[in-house]
Amino acid sequence: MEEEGHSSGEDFVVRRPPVAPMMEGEEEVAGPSSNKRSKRQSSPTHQTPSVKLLPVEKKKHPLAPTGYLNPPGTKDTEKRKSVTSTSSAREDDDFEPIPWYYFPEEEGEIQDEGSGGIYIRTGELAEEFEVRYSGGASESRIGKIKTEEGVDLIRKTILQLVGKDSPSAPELDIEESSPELIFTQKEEGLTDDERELLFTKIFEAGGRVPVVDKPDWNLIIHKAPTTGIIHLCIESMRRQAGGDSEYRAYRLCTKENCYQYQRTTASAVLPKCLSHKETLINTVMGVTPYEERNTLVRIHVKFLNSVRLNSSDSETKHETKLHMSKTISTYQTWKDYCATKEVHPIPKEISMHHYDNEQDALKRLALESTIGMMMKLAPGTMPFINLDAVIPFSYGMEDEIDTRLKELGMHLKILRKLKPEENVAYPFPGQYLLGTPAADTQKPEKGTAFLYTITSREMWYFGWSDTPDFKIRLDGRRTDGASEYKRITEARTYPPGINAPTLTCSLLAKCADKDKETIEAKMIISGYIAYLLGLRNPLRPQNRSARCYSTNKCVLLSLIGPGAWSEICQFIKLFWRVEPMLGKFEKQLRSKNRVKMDEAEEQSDGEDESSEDEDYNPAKDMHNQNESSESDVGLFTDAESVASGSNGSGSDSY
DNA sequence: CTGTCAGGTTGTAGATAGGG
DNA sequence: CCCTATCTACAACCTGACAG
Repeated sequence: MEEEGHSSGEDFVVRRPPVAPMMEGEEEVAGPSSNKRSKRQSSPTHQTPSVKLLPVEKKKHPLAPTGYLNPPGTKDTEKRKSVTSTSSAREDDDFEPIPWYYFPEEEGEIQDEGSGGIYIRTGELAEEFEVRYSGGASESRIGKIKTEEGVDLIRKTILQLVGKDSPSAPELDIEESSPELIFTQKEEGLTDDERELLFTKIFEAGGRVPVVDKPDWNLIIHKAPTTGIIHLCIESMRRQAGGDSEYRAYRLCTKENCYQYQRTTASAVLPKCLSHKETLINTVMGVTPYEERNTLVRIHVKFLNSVRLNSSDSETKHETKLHMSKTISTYQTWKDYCATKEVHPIPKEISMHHYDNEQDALKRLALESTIGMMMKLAPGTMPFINLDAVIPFSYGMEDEIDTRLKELGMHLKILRKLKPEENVAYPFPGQYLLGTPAADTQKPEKGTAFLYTITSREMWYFGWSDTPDFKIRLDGRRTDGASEYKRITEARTYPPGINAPTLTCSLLAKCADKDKETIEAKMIISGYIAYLLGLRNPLRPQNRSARCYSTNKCVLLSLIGPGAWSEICQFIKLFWRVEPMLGKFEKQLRSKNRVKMDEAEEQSDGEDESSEDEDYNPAKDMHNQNESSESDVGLFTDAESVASGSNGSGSDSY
């Protein structure tokens, strides 16, 4: 039309429409075809309020090929854009989060004296130590096609229309029919001709066919008013506040044999549901409230999303941001944070990483979350609010962790090894039992919980229990890190003379019931820090254990409050006889030592500057329960005369 | 001006995993 | 096997923009 219409353009854009008070009641409005169902207040409970059906097409586009509604060459169009505070935040590419840097509370009295930093391991990370965390939407979950009632009924309606439902109809009617049953039979979906027939039938019916057994749902052929693209849609009722209703068109997924209607975009010529868009993307994002200007607030999300084939980067990015804000709004910690604010915070990305592989995304999530945990632990002076609920620990990325911490001014390292005569107080409420005679006489007691560790020649795991004995702790039914470790390592084949690692449960302490989770969390983090520092199993004789991994997979951040770091340091001193520290890492220092450090990083492979002893070589470890009795004896009677709870009998079941 | 569309929000049930 | 916390999916609700 008139191309000079630009004059009219922006003048009116600004005009705000008078928000229609829908509930006023006059909404009977005779829309295109809304004559029936108009009584609103008359019917008692679930009356059919005033509704309006959507306009439908009476015939398909004349140029559309058989089985399709739009002419060949119809292009997907941009969604219509609208500008809101959220959308402008989303598009603000210059956004910078509040910087955060580690300034120790107590001025660096300790000069760099640490003997060793994070121990960087080389080689493949063994399966039993891999990052694990089930949070976030994953392929395993999303891949499952929902057998939601409506989808089945849509399917049934369509198959009936094209006369294909006779063989499978009985099954479909059975409420309990298993999903596999429904979705495995005759999976080819409709052919072009059948689809053409479907369209014809719908047009013959006036463009609208009711969905079987689903009142107020219709199958319609509808043209998107903005883009003009014609789609097969499900018209379903949307109840509005005040008892009014409206019908809304959801595009049906155009993948053969799929009848889902959620997450399909109206601007696509062939809209697809989440699982049928061509490209699946695992995304990890760091997110912060856009408006916050004083305190760094951060949360991480991981989710699976999908985009159409050949989506542009900017399109993908846009979709991802939209999905992030939807996802994050359901996170409890984010909601709680929002509740403390007068204006509802807008989530804004700090970082965004895409992966085609879920495990890679998980590694990224773990790395970012773990760094966030260290920031929360650090007794620094800059405020920081960490909204992550669960921290999946990062394993196998020691180098990256070290670098990232240093970028933040944090240097995790070993300050010193304790002298044998040095006494360390147990930092948690309750009683430390390891190595004391009392450890052997503990009985279950109401209101009392016990803390324990499970160790092997290459790992440790911390947990709590209601009972002080561990006879069935490793009976294989559970899915925790220690049980998985046992399962995986025992299934492996070893060279002659080497056996699967022996697991030993040791009673550590007891406490009041209410304290068990917080103490456990701090012990778990201690174990993780000890792993980063490359410490060895202190319950085994010198040189009879590797630099151990921690096999706890996650920790709840809510259990960690101020002061946790010093308790954790204290516990590491007690259990490992090593004092860790979070030193200040100065940038100047870094550049001073730049060359040296770069070299070190380059060939860091397994060299660790400070360690006296050779690295543990599992192949040389003759320890195993079956043949050498001495080793276990040695374990329990080593220099520190460690008593090991009542576990003796617990571990003889291999 | 009016009603529709779609993005943004909110609330809830069910699934899952990790604890014992 | 049971219990609990958490997250997802779903569905409903709210609202701004804009097409007609």
